[in-house]
Amino acid sequence: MPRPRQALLNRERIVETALALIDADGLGAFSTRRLAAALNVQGPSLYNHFATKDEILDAVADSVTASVDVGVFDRYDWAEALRRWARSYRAALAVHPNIVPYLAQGPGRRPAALAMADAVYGALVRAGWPPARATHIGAALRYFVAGSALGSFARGFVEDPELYAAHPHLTQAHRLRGHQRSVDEGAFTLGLDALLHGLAAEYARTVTPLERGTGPG
Amino acid sequence: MPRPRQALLNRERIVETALALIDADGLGAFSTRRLAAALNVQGPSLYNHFATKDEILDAVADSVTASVDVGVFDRYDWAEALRRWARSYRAALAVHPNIVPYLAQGPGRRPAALAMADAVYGALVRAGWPPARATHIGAALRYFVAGSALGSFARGFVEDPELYAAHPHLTQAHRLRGHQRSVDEGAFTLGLDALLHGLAAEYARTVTPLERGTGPG
DNA sequence: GCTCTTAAACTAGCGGTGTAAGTTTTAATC
DNA sequence: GATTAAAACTTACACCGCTAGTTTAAGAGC
Repeated sequence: MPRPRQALLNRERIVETALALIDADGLGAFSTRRLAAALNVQGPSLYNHFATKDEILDAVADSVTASVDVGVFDRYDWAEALRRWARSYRAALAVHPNIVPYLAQGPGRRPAALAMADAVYGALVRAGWPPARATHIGAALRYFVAGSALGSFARGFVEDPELYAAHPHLTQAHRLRGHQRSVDEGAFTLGLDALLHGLAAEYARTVTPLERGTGPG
Repeated sequence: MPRPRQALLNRERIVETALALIDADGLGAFSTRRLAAALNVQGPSLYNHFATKDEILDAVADSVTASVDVGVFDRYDWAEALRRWARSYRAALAVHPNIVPYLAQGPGRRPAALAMADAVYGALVRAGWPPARATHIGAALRYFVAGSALGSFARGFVEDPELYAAHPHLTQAHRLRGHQRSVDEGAFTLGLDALLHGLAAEYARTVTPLERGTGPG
């Protein structure tokens, strides 16, 4: 087939289909040839729109990041904004867990990821946190969110009671998978509350009223 | 070459060499043929000792997990033990960051990972935490440690000042890579302190003195 | 309207991947 | 000493990311 009258591909369609494939079959099973087949096209045609496979994955990762609500930093004080951002971030990743290992490598050159980093860091500095501390806080929360989305804790345990026979405290571990949602959600809420509790204590201790900003916006 | 008088391979040598290769060149560049070449052997010979590539990676991941100190749960109260375990865990992963994405998928059937889960959970229950809560705490800390080791936060930012020109708060982001160690360490310490601070508060609030265990051991 | 350039599909092919199958020879066991 | 199992091998398959070169349609400039 030569160049068709109507272009068969565009970046948006490629990214959408790639995300659907990754969601369905995982990063390991994702290949340019399978992606092309899903788009009714031959493999190399994708390279008219993206230079490399990684560039496709970058676009997929950024489309996921773009669904995180960073507007919270304009509407809430730093602590409440952090809480809502973390929940929104995790929710976005939880819908597409298979792309998380790729996405968690860092913002790189992905625009939505950079915009998010800018919003988080800006809000913390505006609230009076010292710049180095703001960096640490953003990083610590990203660690926690990425870790929580990376692998479901509960799903990491095989559903095979015999496996745990040798471990006196894991006799019920095989049932974790069945309660995956509540285990993961409970652990995330616990950790987020604890983190924010600790941060609030440090804020009260180290950021003087004069340094505290003028609120959101 | 037929069967040699002295076996060229054994599981230990394979795992050691695989870890060295992964450390040096990353998971993406790791292949059975490259591993075999490093062992002066043809690719398929590995399959006399491991059934699949994943089985090799499992063994590599478990050898890293095995270097985490879980003895702390016998020597310290739950909070101090958690702190030391988290530091030991992160230190073990930080030496071999390239295997972390694989390892972070969960314990699966890897013995050292299961032993670690058993030790953490057992110590928390012994200290009086309700079983469900103990699961959440273990999971939350694993989220944090795995996230912190998965990708260096600082390394995720490209060293290209122009990239950040459009983001008002990221004008110094290109310098993060240069302070990678202190940024990552600072963020980890901040997060760990905050998490443990929050957990101690909940312990004081919800675990009655009667429920509290008899200490370590 | 003709020409030129670019775009978007194609086919063919390179060097690499995991791993299955079958072969050969040695070591270990009865 | 015969049998069996182990541990290397070679060959081969189907797939991978990607490059190169080809074909034709679409769009721009005169």
